[in-house]
Amino acid sequence: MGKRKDGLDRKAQLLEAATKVFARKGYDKTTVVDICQTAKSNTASVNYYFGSKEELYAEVWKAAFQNAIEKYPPDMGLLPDTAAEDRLKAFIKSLLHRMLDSGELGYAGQILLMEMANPTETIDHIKRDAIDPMRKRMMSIVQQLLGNSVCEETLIFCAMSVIHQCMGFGFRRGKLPPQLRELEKNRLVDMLSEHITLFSLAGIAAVKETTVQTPQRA
Amino acid sequence: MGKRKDGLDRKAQLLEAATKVFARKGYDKTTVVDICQTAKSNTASVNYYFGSKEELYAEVWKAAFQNAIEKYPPDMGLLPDTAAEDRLKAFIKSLLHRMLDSGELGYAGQILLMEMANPTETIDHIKRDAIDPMRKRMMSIVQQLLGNSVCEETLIFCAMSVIHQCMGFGFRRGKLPPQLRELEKNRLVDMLSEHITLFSLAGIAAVKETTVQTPQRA
Amino acid sequence: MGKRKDGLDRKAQLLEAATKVFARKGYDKTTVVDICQTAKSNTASVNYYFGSKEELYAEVWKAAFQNAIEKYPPDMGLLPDTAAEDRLKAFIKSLLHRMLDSGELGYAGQILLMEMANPTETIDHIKRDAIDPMRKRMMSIVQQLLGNSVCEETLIFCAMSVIHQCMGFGFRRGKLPPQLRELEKNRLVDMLSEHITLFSLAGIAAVKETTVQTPQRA
Amino acid sequence: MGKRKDGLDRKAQLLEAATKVFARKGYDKTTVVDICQTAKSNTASVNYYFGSKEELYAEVWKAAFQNAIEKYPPDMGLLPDTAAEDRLKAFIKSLLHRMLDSGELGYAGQILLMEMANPTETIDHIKRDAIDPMRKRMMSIVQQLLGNSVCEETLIFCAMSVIHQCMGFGFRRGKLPPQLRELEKNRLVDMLSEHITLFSLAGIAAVKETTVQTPQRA
DNA sequence: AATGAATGAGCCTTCATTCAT
DNA sequence: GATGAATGAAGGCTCATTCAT
Repeated sequence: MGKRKDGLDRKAQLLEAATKVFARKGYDKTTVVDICQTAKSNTASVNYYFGSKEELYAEVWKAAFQNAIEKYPPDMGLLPDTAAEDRLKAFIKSLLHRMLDSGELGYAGQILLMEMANPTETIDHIKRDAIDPMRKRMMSIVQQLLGNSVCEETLIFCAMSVIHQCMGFGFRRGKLPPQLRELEKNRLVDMLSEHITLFSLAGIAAVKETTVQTPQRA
Repeated sequence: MGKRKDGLDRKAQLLEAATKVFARKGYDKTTVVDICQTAKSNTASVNYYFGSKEELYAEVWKAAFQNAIEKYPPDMGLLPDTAAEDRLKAFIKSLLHRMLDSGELGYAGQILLMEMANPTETIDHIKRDAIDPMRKRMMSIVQQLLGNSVCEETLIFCAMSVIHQCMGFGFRRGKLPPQLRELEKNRLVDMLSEHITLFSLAGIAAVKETTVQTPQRA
Repeated sequence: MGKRKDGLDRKAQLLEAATKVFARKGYDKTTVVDICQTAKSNTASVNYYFGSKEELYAEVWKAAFQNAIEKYPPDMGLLPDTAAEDRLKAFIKSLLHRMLDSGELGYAGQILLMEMANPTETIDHIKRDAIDPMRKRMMSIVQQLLGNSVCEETLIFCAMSVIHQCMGFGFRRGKLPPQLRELEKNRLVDMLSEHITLFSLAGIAAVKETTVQTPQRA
Repeated sequence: MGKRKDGLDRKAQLLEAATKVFARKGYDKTTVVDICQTAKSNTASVNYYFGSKEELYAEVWKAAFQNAIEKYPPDMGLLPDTAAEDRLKAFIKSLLHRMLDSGELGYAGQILLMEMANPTETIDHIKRDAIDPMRKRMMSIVQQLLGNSVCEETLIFCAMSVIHQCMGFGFRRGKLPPQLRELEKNRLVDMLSEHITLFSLAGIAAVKETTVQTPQRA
């Protein structure tokens, strides 16, 4: 893990440092010297390796997201023919893990949220690349649960109900009530995914029941 | 007193301009000259009327929130003894209205979200003043629906499930799928509140059923 | 002492406030709103009554100096035919009084010193008007003590030796050693004038003796 | 290291420029662009090299004083066992030199005076470091001349009489009477130190004689 | 290739002064 | 005459970026 002359390691070092600092301070409040100092590198290195602060940010975002996806794949390793209920739970769990993770290069959750509220135009496509597949997967799970007779809006609404429940907790880590805040992360994720799954399955079922009788909304 | 030659209240004008710009760009990317130009005022006016950029921001936040609350009170005018189901629906509707509103001085949703992801220390107390009552109200509604035998975590989880579903849509206005994006706001709020209420009542009921049998979680 | 509508009192009020603030903070660090607030007047009054901050400063200087001269005339009320030794002592005492005074409108000392080190071009002539007569008087006293046979340089040197001794203490009020700092002003002036007179009379005598034998210097 | 393409040390250049400008205009009236233009540098360089205007000022003060002390050491190279009279003269001469010097980085006198009348809190300790030793030295010389039987006030008074005589001329360089103003600096210092030494030795002797009979004052 | 030095553009803020009443 | 509101000019400072090596 020593610095190599070829500059490869140096770049990775910068990326790591940038991820940490961006996640903590947000894009604007982060300065490039801040990043460079954290990476124990020189002031010019951000521009040298990444072209600009903004491009570095895009890179960070991409890496952070990929990393999170790899670490916590949306299906949590389940086989594709698993029951929809289990796949939903796996999905919820993986999303929560990503949102609440804060280990080495695991700031995807924070950065994601930051971006949602305070979008940086440059990286729109990255977000799309990262989020669209996730939403599609979610929608296919929901579809399985709802059956084929529902319209697309219903699908979207249900998918969003689930996703938003998960993402909401990404914001509030640290602002959770004391008894939850102090829980170890894995325990917290377990509890939350238990709750959200239970809550959402019932919600989806209710929607299904209601919609079935009026298949054509719109 | 406080009126200009052209009959416009300069301070109010600045507040409006600031609200718009802050909501669009966030605190850091907004410059005071930006605000002043938008308000067709001079560069010194922000400091003259508000003391500093930061104080203006606090003022904006406060005003935006008050405005939103006044326009869409959390109980939507219901009597306190209304059935919990109806109060829940009213709550959801009012919150959605606030999140999706974007008219005159109605950027509360955007600003709120921006703050959640990219907190500005200065206005913490304002946020607390604004959000805590809302959460309490939500929790009392949920409590009525769940009954008294549930533990606090359960209460919190359910309350958050509801709130997060609503807030999630604040992010995504304009990024909604085309068929929803083009809906008139009131129509969209109606559909969403219908969905979230249905979904959540079922979710809460399921949680109640499950929890009743194991009243002590922890 | 009530405010009159004719504006006369208001002007005096401003002058007094300005004197106090200028003496405490110096020209640059003083702001006109500072002065106006101290005078319980409006922001525009300095410019209205005096034209500009700078002109007010000149006015302050003039008033302060006149005031000091009136309160502590250089001859301390002695008859012109008093012995030169006594006139010297009176001169020293009056100068010290002016330097160490800090009562109502009595900041002449502070302002004088401030000006000496940090000259404000505008008021040069005022200073000349105020100081030249003083120097002349001092020189006439010294001349009497030295006799007529000394050259002008000697005269000047001696006069300055006396004046500088007095003025030096204007700087250091408050930075004097503790045992002196706590003395009541009149007591301090008495001690200092005693010392400076004794010291200077001997000094002048020595100069006289030395010079007499070499009447033509350089 | 620290050299520019044109071979000049930018930091030293700024220090020199700042010294000159500060000495001429005082702290407040000096602007950093003024300094930077004088140093033919860019607007950001003051902050780059010194952190802030204030820190630059402290640096200037320190340098100016050290420089003056090195150039004109208080003992003018005399052996410590030299007669007190000669040491007094050397002290006076060195102090006068410093006050009247105005060559390369030799504005110590001006800056010193400016500080005395218009103190800048930041550099209090620097002043103390610079002035206290000087005062102590002066007092030890005076003590030798007065003998051991005098009280501390007497010591202080005499020391101040000497110091103030010297410093007084720092103010008035250029405002001296014509015949003195045009003298070459070394000649002027010679004349003044001759005078002040003569004057002060006599003054001190007189004080000694008077005090000896009333050793305990106050 | 890689870096420390240096910079210019721009930001927030202050304040003497002016203006409309 | 007198004032509160309003402003333009300028100041110190930050920081992403460029330059010379």
